[in-house]
Amino acid sequence: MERYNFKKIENYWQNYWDNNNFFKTKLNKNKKKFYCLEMFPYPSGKIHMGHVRNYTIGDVLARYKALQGFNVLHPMGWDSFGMPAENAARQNNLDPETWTNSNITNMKRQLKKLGLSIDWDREISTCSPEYYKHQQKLFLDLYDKGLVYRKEQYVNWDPIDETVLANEQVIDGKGWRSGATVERKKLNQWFFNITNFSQELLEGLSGLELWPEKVKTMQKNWIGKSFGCEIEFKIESEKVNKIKCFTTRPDTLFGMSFLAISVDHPISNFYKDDKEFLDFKNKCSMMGTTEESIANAEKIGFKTDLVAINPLQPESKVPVYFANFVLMDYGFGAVFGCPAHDQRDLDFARKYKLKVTPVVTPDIKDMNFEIKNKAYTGPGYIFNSSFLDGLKSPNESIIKTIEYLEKKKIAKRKINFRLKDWGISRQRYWGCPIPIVYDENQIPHKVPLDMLPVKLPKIKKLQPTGNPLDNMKEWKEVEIKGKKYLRETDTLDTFVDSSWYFLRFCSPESLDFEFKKDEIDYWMPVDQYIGGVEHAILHLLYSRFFMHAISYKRKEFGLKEPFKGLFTQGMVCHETYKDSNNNWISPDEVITIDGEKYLKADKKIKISVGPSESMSKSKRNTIDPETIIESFGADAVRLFILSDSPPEKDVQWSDEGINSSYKFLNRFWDLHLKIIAMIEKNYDKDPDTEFEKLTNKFIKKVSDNLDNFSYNIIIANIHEIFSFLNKAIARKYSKKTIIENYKKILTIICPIIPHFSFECLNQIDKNKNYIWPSYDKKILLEKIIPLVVQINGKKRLVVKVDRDIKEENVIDIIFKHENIKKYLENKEIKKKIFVPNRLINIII
RNA sequence: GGGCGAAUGGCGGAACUGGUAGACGCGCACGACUCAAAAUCGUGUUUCGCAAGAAGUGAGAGUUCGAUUCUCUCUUCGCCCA
Repeated sequence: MERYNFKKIENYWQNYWDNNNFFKTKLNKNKKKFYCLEMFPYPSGKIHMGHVRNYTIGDVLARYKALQGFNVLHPMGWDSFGMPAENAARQNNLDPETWTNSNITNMKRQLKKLGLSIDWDREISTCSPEYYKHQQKLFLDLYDKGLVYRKEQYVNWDPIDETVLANEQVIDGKGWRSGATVERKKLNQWFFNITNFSQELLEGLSGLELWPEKVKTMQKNWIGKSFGCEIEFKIESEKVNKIKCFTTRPDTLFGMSFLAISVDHPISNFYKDDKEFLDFKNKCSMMGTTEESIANAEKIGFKTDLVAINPLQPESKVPVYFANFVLMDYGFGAVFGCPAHDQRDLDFARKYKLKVTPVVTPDIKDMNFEIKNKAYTGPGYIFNSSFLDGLKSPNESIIKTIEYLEKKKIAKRKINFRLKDWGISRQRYWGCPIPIVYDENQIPHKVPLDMLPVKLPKIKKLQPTGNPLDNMKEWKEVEIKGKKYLRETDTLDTFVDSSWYFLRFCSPESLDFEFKKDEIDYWMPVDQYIGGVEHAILHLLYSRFFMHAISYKRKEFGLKEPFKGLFTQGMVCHETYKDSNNNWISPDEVITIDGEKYLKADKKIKISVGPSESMSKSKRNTIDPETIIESFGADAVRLFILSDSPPEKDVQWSDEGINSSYKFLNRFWDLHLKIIAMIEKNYDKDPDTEFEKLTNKFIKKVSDNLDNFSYNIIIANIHEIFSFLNKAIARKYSKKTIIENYKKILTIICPIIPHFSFECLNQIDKNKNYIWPSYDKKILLEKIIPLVVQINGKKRLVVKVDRDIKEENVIDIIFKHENIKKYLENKEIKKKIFVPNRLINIII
C-alpha cells in the first residue's frame, strides 16, 4: 500500500492553488460577500506558533464560507513599520528596509507552506510608499477636519542615546540600552482628537453583537465615562484665588480635608524657583508615567502655602498639596481629598496627619461610624453633613448635592471621560513620515497633495543617538512653491498604519481608496476579525476611531464600525525547561527517557520541568513552526493546533499531540485507499441508510460547530466519523452510497486539512468545484430513541422506544422490567414526570 | 481595591434552551503481530467495591421531580483596570 506522502501532496496542491489563482477574489454583486480577516503580522523574521494558530483559525472559516458559496475576501499583509527593524538595523548594520523586506519574503514563504487560502494579489505592506501615501492623505484629511492638533507632552527621554523611549523601553527608570536614568521631557507632538468621539465610541459598542463581551467591557472601562461635576474652590492666597476640580463624589464634600493638585498644574509656575518643590517634582517624575506605577507608588505630597475653602462650609479651611497621585490630564489636574471614602486620600491623610471625617455610614442607625485603615467606598447614608444628612448614597446623594451646588452657582454638572487624545508622534526613523512642513516662524503647513508621498529617505547607517530624520539636513530642508520650509521629522505611531489597512485590502491596486467606493461598499465591514486579545483596547479602539474620523463631515462614507464580528484566540503555550544552573533550555535540546527529561547533548544532565507558559524567546520555550511542518506536514499542524483546546483559550503544544495528529492522517490515508479499492469493486448491496444517517449527523454537527468556533469539537467529530468509516469498510455498501457520502465527508474536512482532503476528493471527483453539503433533517430523526428511566431522580434503566411514544405506553413497557419492578414493589407512586423523547422520572 | 471569567478523571477537554456526566484525544494497562524493539491493530481505563451497589463536576447552602448548567456565600487561579 502506498504510504501517505504529505510532502508530495501538500506541495502539489499548494502549487495547484497558486497556479490556478484559486483564491483570487473579485467584486461580484450577485454573490454574498464574506470578509474574513486575521490581524496582520509584524515581519519579525520567522512565523511563530501564535501566527500558525491565528491564521489556521481564519483559514478554516474562510474556506468554510467559500464552500458555502460566499464570495470570500481573505487577504494578508504586513505591519512593517516599527522599532524592531530599527534595532535590528543598528545591530546588524543594515538598513531597516532591507531587513524588513527580506523578513517579509521569508515569512510569506513560510505562510504559504501552511496552505492558507489567501488572495496574495492583495498583499500590502505598510512600509511601502504605495501604502503610506494614502495614510498621509488621510492624515491631511483629518487635519482639515480639525481632528489633528499639536501640543506639548512629556516623553521618556534617554539623555545618553538622545532619544525618546517607549514605556516598555524604560526598565526600572533606566534606558534599556544606555542604562541612563530616564528623564521626563516636554516635546511638541501631534495628536488625534479621539476624545471628540468618546461618546460615539462608547455607544457604538452596544451595536457590536458579534464581539466578545469581555472586549466590549474593556473598551468601555478604557473610555471610562463618569458623571459628576466641576467645583471651583476659593483659595486664600495672593497667587491664585480659585482652583477647579472634577469630582464624581460631590456628596462627600463635608469630609474634605485637603486639596491635591498635579505637579504639572499651572499653579506650579509659582514654585518654579522653590528648590524643595523642584526636588519633589523630580521625585515624582522618577516614578514613571503610567497610571499603574503612580497608583502603586507611595502617596506623597508637597504642602503649599495655599488654603482652600470648602464651599459648603466656608469656616472649614484645608491645606493645598501638590500630590504625586493626581494627573494633569484627567479632569483639571486637581481633586479634593476625602480620606474617609477614598483609599488614596486616606493613605495620604494618614501620612500627613490630616483629619478623617466619615460622611457616609453603611448603617443609618450607626452615627458613630469610624474609619480605621480602610476607606469606606460602599453604599450607605450621608451623615456629618448638615443639610445632606440622611440622603441615600451614592445615587440620591450625588444628584441632590449637584442640584444644590448648581443652584448656589458653586458647581456645574459634567461628564468626564478617562480616554485621552491619541499621541501619534514618534521620534523614530522607521515609520510613516508626517506630511507637514514648518515655515521660519515654526508655523506648520500641509505638504501639498501632489507632493505626496513624503518618502522616507534611504539611510545607509543609523546613528546610535538622536532622531535620524532630524539629523538629515538635505531631507529636512524642502522648497515648496519657491518658499523654504523644514519638514516634520517625527513619524507616525505604527498603530496608525494598522487602523485602516482593512480598507486598503478592498482595493489595494487603486491609486486612491476613496475612488473605489464601490469596493468598500461591497466588502466592508469585516465580517469576522480574528486576533489576539492583547489588542482588545488600543488597536481595535483606534480602528473604530478611524472609521468615525473618516466618515466625520463626509456623507458618502457612512461606515462607522469596521469589524462586525470579532474573535480573540488564546495563546500557544509550552512547558518550560531549566537545567540545574537555572538556565532556560529549549525543547529541542531536551530528550525524554523513561518519563524523565534530560539534556540531549549530555544525557547525564537532568532537566527540571516548569509550568506551561505562553511561548516566548526569553523563556526559550518556543517551537519553530517550519521545522514542525517539515517533519509532520501542514495538515498535521493545522489539525493539532485546533484539536486540543477551544480556540479562545490557551492551547498547550506537545510532542504527543502533534504526533497523534500525524498518525491520525496516516491512518485516514490507509482508510482512504481501502475505500477507493471498495468503490472499484462495486458491490451491489442494497443501500444502507446507516451510512447516510451518520453522514447527515456529521454535516449538522460540523456546520454547527464551525458557526460557533468550536473547532476543537470538530476534530472529535472527525475522529468519530473516521471510526465509523473504518468499521464500515467491512460492510460492502453500494458504490453509490459510498461515493455520495464519502465525498460529503471529505468536503467537510476540507477547511481543516485542505491538502489531504483535496487529494482524496480529487481521486473520486476531478471537477474541484466542491460545495458544502446540506443535511436532511428528516434523516436525522431516529425512529427508535433511548429513553432514560429514573426512580427518585436516579437513573435505573435506559429503554429503547419509538420516537414520540406516549407516557402510558412507556409505563407499560418499563413496569415489565425486573430492574424497575424491584424498586416499585410495595411502593406507592407519588408522581410521574414524563419528558417526551427524553426521560421518565418516577417518584415513590 | 474594582470589573470580567474560569474551576469536570492521571492530563487536554465534551455535555443542546436544567433531563443518561466524562464525548474525542493524550497517557497508562493488558493482549495480538515480532527473535526483539518501534510502528500498527484489538480490549480496557472517574473513584471505592469481588459483586450487587454507592459516591462523584473547587467547598458549603438554596430552588427543582431532577443542577456541571440557575441563585447566594466562600476558596483558588487567570485576564483587564486602578
